[in-house]
Amino acid sequence: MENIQKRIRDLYPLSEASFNKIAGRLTKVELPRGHVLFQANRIETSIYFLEKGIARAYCYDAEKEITFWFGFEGDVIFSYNSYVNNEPGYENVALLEDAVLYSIDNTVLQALFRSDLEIANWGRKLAERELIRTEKLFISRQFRTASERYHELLKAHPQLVQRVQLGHIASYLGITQVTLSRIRSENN
Amino acid sequence: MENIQKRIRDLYPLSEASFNKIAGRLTKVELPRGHVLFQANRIETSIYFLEKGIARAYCYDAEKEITFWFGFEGDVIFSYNSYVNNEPGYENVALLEDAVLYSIDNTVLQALFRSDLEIANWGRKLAERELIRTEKLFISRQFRTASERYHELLKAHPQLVQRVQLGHIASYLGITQVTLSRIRSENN
DNA sequence: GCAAACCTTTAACATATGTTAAAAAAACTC
DNA sequence: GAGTTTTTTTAACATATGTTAAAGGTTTGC
Repeated sequence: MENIQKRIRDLYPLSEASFNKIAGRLTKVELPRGHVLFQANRIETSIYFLEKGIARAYCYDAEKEITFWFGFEGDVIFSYNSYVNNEPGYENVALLEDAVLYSIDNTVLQALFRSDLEIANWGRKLAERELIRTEKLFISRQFRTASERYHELLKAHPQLVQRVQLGHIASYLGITQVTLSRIRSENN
Repeated sequence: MENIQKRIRDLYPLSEASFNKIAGRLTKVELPRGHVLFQANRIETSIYFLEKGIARAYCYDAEKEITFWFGFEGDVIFSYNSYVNNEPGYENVALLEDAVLYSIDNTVLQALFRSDLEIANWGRKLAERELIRTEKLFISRQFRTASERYHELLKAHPQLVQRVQLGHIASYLGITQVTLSRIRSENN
């Protein structure tokens, strides 16, 4: 819990009172590997803070499944379209390891946004941080080859390859598993 | 001006008082085609609302220039990294047509965020809207072929091809101009 | 209105990545 | 721990996109 609390406060400075309005509504959840947190085409009503474990967001197009996000300890897990527009999301999110999470109800959080200036700014920062992260990813995608992106990913998350199967990593990189295998075998 | 005012209010409901705090700090700017609004590696201090014209965001990697955003009438133009983190941005933004814009100083806006609940939530919505847009773009990138993305773009912005040169559109789609030419010649 | 600069298309060839399938390796299961 | 399932690698071939270069088209500016 302390870890998550620190993460929450690091995002935007909150007074004790405002912080407690959020912290008081967090519920601890322990869920097993494989559990599906969010499903596509549903309006999701919770937001999760991931304390332990790895999560993966993916969606389908025809038969093809594509992973487009990995969540690690400290990350916030939400279905953007449910969270922002109260509309069904397009992503599935599943746990790749047994996980410890803290959840908060989206309705509760939205009410806090409307009533508390500090929390509204905290929510602003949350969206802004995700925005920067997503844009960086998008730009890296245009500039780098698959091989470069793989090595970037290895550097940023060295434990990823130990903990996540390569098929998921390949689809996250926008390549097939076969291509990833080739990349891995070439240099070292 | 009315157009931009409507856009601002559509994002998040603002009382007359809060709205005027923003509107009162907007400055009209008319700038010619080719004008560079933002430059990479600089901290940009303004945000622009585009009333008329088209803008393009691009960045460089080695020699390669890549367009990753087009802005149209009604869009907000900002350098995410300057706006959010007060750090140098990685993008250039230039006008592709003579343009009419309204600018507001980022420092002013940030102060309003910290002091006005409605404006803080307005800022939250601004970031959230961009986040959804960026994520959709990112996912479309993974699922669609270059040809599909070109036709999607044509459908979403039919005037784009008349108004923007194809080299920019090609780099926006993540392909070379030669490939775009091939795509354009094949179907019709 | 002509020349220069810029933009777009086309062609020929090179390369990276995809597809399919099979073999090898690793991870589960009872 | 032997057998089953899942994951990863390797191979052979197919395809989309990149690269370079040249030829047409447009636009711009004097």
